Amino acid sequence: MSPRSNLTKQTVVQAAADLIKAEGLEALSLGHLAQKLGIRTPSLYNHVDGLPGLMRELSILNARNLADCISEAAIGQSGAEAVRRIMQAMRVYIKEYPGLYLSTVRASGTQPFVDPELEQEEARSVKVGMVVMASFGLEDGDAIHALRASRSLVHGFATLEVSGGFGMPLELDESFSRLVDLFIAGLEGQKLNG
Amino acid sequence: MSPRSNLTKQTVVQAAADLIKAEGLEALSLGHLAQKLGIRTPSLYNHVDGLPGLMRELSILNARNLADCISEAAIGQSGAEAVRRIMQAMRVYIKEYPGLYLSTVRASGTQPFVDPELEQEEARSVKVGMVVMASFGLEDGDAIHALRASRSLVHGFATLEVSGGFGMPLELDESFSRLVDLFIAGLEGQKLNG
DNA sequence: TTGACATAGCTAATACTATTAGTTAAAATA
DNA sequence: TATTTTAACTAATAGTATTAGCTATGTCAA
Repeated sequence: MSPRSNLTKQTVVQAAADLIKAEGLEALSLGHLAQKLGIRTPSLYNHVDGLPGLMRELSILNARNLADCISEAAIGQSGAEAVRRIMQAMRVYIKEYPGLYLSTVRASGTQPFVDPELEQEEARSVKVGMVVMASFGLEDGDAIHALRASRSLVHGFATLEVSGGFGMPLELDESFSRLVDLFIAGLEGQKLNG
Repeated sequence: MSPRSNLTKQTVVQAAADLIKAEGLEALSLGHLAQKLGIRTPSLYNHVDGLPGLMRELSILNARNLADCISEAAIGQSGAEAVRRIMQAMRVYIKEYPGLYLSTVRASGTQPFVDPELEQEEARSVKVGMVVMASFGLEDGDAIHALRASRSLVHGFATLEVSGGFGMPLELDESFSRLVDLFIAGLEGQKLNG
C-alpha cells in the first residue's frame, strides 16, 4: 500500500505519546519526533495533519486509553465500590501520563469544533459512568450531574497533583481518599432523598 | 531612574495578561507583546527574563488576583456561606480569565523550583481558606484535607468548563451548585462526626 | 552646569520552530 | 513489464526566542 514505509499514523502518534511520557510535553516538536522516528520533519505531514493534527490525534489516543482504563476498573463492580475504583483508576492514569493528559486540556479549549472520533471515545467513558450511576440508583439528570461532579473532582485533584499545585505533597493519598469518600457519602444521601 | 521609559515590569506583565484575555493564551508571544507595547522584541528582556520569566510573572499575577478575589468573597462571611461564596468566586474568576489561569497549570508542573513570591501569594489564599474552615469547625489536618478538596473541586469543574470538557454546556450552573452543596453537606457531616 | 554613569531600547545575527512546494524513488497493482 | 501511488526527501519561507553589542537618554553627583 505504501512505498518504503513501516510507518503508519498510529506509529507516529504513539511515538509522540512516548516522547511526551519520556521527556515531557514541552519536549514535543515535529523535529524531535521525526528524529525519534528516523525521518525528516516534513515527512511527518504524510501521516498527520501538522502539529494541530498531531495534537488532535493525541487527544483521541488519550480519550481511548482513559476509556479502556475506566472500563477495566469497572469490571465486576457496582455501586460505591465501582465509583471508588474508577476514580482511583483515573487518578493513577493521569499521574502516569500527565503530559498526554494535560495536552488535551488546553487543546479542546482552542478548538470550538467537535471531533466525532474524539467524541466517540469520550462517549465510551460516559457510558460506563452512566451504568455505574444507575447501579447507584441515579438516573437521567441526577446521573449527569453526579458524573460531572466525579469527573471534576478527579480531574481537579490529579491535575493539581501532577502540576505541583498542592504546596507540600504530604498525605495526598489520604486527601484523595477522603475526597472520594465525601463524594460517595453525598451520593448515598442523594439516593435516600430521591 | 530609567531613560526613555514609561515601561515597568508590572506594565509589561499586565499587557501580557490583557493580550491573553483579549486573544487567548496561544496568541501570546514576545513579538506580539512587544508590538502591543510599541517596542521591539529584544527590549522586553530589559523587563522580564525571557518567555519563562514572563510566564513566571504571570503565575504570580494570577495568584495575586485570585487571592484578592477570594479575600473579597470571604468578607463578612463564615461557615457554609463563606465556602459557597468563595467557591463561586473562584469559578467566576477562572471563567473570566481562563487563559491566564490555565497558563499557570502547565507552568508549575515544568518547574520543580519553588518561587517565593508565588508561594507568598498562594499563602494568602490558603490563609483565608484555613480561617473559613476554622469557622466551620475544622482544624489542622482536617482543614487541610478539606481545603484541598474544595480547591480540586472548583479547579476541576471550572477548567473542564472553560476547555469545553463537558460535552454539552447544559445546566452547568445547576451541576456546579449541586457539587458545592454536596461538598458542604460532606463537611457538615464531618463536623458532626468529630 | 557639567560630566560620568546606568540603562531602556535599538539593530543585527543565530538557532529553532512549523509549514509548503516540488522532486525522487520505491512499492503496489494492472 | 508498465503505470500509478505515495512515503520520504530537499529547498525555501515565515515565525519563534534569544544573545551580543551599540546608542542615546535620563539620573545623579561633583
